[in-house]
Amino acid sequence: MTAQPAQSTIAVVLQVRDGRLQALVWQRAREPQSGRWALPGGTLAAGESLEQSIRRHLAAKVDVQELSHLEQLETAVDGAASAGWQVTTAYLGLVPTHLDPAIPADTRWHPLEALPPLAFDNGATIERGRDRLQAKLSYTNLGFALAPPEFTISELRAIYVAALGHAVSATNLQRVLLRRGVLETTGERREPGPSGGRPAALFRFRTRTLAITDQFAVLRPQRAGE
Amino acid sequence: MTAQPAQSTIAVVLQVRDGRLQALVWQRAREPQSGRWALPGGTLAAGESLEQSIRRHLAAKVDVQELSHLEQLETAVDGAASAGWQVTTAYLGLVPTHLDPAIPADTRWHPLEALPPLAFDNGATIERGRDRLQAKLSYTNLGFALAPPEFTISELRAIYVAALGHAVSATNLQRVLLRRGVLETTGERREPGPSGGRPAALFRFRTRTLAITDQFAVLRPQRAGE
DNA sequence: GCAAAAGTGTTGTGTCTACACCCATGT
DNA sequence: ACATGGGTGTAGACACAACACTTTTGC
Repeated sequence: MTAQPAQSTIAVVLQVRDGRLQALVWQRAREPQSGRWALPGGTLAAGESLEQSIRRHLAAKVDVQELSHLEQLETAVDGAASAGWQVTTAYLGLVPTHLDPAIPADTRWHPLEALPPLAFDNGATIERGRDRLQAKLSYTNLGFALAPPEFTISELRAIYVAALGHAVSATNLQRVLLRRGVLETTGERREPGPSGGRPAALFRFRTRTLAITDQFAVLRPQRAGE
Repeated sequence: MTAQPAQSTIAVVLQVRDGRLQALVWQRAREPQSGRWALPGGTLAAGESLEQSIRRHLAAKVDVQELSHLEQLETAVDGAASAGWQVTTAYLGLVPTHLDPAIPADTRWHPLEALPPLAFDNGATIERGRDRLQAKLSYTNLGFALAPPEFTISELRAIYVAALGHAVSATNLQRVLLRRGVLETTGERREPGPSGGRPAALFRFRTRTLAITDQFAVLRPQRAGE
């Protein structure tokens, strides 16, 4: 047996900022890939789990408290990494809109439609993270991880539009999420702005942990099925 | 930096056998966990990808040609592994019903409802594999990976019943899969047995690579959406 | 003719989209 | 009064489950 590969973790951290879905990346100052932008992460330490590892590395970039959701994406061998033999496990992390983490000088938020030159396979990894987010917005309550604690339907709609990249009807968004029991009203309302308009009711997510709300129900068990 | 962990791959290989979903496991002859049953796999070699690695290790157990589908499940650090610091990436592999791979003496198929004592966390890994299979049977064409090249609806129904663990109506199975364009008829038919009955039409999967057939369509783009 | 197995017709239900309309506020 | 933004009523499209019924075979 030869030597072992280095094990590292990286994370695609996404947040809706300025009405666009953006990813947290930092600019490499040294070789390899000096000057290119990369996803935050680092090597695995003895005695820690993969999730502990990525949380520890992210702590250097964003306050870990501010991550509303974290899940594993995929693991791959870094083929032609000039840095040597490397196995990398990627995570998806989400930050809600009401937070604006303090980030180091080498780190930036970049809109997914306008990413700078990325190191390694990080571009593909970011796409996978976005795909996962978009899919789960449809059949889970994952919206809680992007939204603030309370919000109007209009605000929530803007978040969904940014994350999904296509128009979303406020009417239907409200109805789908209420019917499924994902949202509940707080009873309070937001006063209208200077230009008037009816006050908007405030809503919150009923639970802020991931739950499947739309059992892709086809071929579901029959009446008295086993 | 301390030493690196060992990187290994394992696979949950599933097949419908005797009307039940079964997993391929082998019995460990040595410590650690001597006598317990484990998922096939092994350590990563230099220069190979994770998928290449698990295919190479599986080749010792089943003919790799017989795997109709292979996808990554999850990566975890083997916490209290007496064998030392270890990172393990799990895969899900599927074998269609018409094949019966030759397997070594230490290896067995075991029905998922009656698994022997398993080593490490392999029990949880098998469950994750089954959950993934069951979910994807609902919203993808993954049935192709369990079914033979041609089959009657009754035969396909038996496979779905075994994999899903609940009753499935042949009528609705046929309609759902035809409506989605997952199945097509071959034009041929199967002659009835000695007890009579109408001859059954033969079907095949239109494509035998994974495709999503039921876009969890909620919140889909609007009419002229961006 | 009768049993067995396969397949179709048809009805009802629930979820979703679309769009018209009504409501509550500021100026 | 009217503009602005929020919310509801309602009709149509669609996919699905359930079940009755018809078709095609062997005996």
